[in-house]
Amino acid sequence: MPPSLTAENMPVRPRRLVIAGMEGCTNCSVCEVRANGICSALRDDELERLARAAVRITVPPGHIFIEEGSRATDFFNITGGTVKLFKSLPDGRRQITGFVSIGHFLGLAVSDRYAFGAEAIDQVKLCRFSRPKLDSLTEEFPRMERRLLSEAANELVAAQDQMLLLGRKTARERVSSFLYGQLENHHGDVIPADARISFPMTRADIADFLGLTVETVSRTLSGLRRDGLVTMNAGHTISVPSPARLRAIAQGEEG
Amino acid sequence: MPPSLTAENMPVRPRRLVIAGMEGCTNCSVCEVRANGICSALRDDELERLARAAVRITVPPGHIFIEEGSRATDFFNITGGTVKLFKSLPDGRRQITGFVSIGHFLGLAVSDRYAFGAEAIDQVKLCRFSRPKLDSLTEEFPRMERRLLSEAANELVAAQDQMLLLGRKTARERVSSFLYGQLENHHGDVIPADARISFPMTRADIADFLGLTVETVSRTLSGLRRDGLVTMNAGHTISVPSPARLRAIAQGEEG
DNA sequence: CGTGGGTTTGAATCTGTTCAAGGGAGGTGG
DNA sequence: CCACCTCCCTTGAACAGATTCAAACCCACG
Repeated sequence: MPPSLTAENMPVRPRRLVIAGMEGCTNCSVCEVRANGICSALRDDELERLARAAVRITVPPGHIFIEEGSRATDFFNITGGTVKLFKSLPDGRRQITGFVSIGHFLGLAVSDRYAFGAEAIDQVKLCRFSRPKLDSLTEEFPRMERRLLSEAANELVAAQDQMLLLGRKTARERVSSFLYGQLENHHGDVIPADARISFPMTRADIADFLGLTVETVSRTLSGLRRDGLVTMNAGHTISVPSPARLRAIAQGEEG
Repeated sequence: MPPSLTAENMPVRPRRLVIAGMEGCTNCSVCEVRANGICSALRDDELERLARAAVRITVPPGHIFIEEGSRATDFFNITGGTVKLFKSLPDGRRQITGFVSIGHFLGLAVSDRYAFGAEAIDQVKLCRFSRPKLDSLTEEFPRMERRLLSEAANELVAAQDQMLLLGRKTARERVSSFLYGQLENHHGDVIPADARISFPMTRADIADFLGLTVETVSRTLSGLRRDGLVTMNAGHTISVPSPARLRAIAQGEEG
């Protein structure tokens, strides 16, 4: 029942970590994520201290910048692009546990090793902190710790939703959930009729996120299109005439 | 592919919240979970303040003490028994997102409503805090906040493991993972050969946790027994001759 | 001793996977 | 500019693992 090795999810274990474009510290107070990252918990003067602890890096598409099981030396804050987080089995089966983008904090680890991998989907920019440095920062700024806790709580809720999806939803419900989730990311809670989504991930990524195969994702999308629930445009762009109907399917309220 | 309505997971939406045995505050410093709950983050004198904020309650088996989607007014710390956390779909399909027991903290919510339900499996004892009270406590004791963060990080790791299980593992791997997880709970990281597990949950609970049906769980357990990987004793007790082999299967290292 | 919840087992069915093949977009080099 | 290659996506047909439906079993309990 679970998909095994296909061309897509072979244990490619690709190109190793390449940190390109190390730009050194920039000024955090003009940072793109000033408003929504962990940094939003800090005042301007505190930010200055933060800046000294941070290193900005750029990661090209397809490159893994956190290797599953490697030493958890750093924390990251995403300032641009989209990252996929994943876990794998020895034979190459892979589960994407989440897609994260701007403002997202990354690197919570329970042991001294990362329990997951992280790969850039498109061009990704991030802010890196060493673990000891972040520790001393949270020591100093309890508000930051509070911010981290609320971020963790958010992720936990998302993880529980995803467990429901993976354990109990049909292919159609899964794909609808994914699409609706993308809608929520772009627009907020209020999604206009005939909204458009544009996402950078491939069918294979979506499949690994939804616990399906590429073929099933493709077929299911075709089905949704046949039923007039989505229309597909060029380049990973999809229109949703009636987000409400899509949500109903995603939540298992209709066949 | 996902199981739909069977006798087991019908939308029973059963007996409402009953808080039995309200015992009032006891002394936290002699509490059973003093060593492993959130309280472990506090000194004795701080505990005293905590005690005044806490109410101890007892919940009988089968009773839901957190209703999915209800107002998130309280936090709980489990001091005895086992609780199942779950999420449901409107037609009654259910996913158990975790089994939690002594020392576990419960009630992190991102909005003002619980995103999950909680039901007592056996006789459960817990310590209840009102949200505003806990907020003022964390304000006062940053170490407690840190403790909460580390607990959340732990849960996040567990959730990611579970996503891998639900999305990509076979029935045999899932059941083995569950059993091995139970072994880890009872013994620590070092599991003796021929270890025994005794758990309170039914096959239906296990099925809802693993994203399977009762029948598949039962059949799979029989298969493991046939292969000499487990032997079953009376009353939800199972022996595991070779935990290492079980782990290998759980991690997808063999057929 | 009958009743009911939980568990096991069997047979048929079905959803999603596997295997196979073709189409289309983008990039490279002749 | 076009041939060619690669990667991604789509579609079809056969297959398989898990579900569904059905029945029987076991055990605790009144």
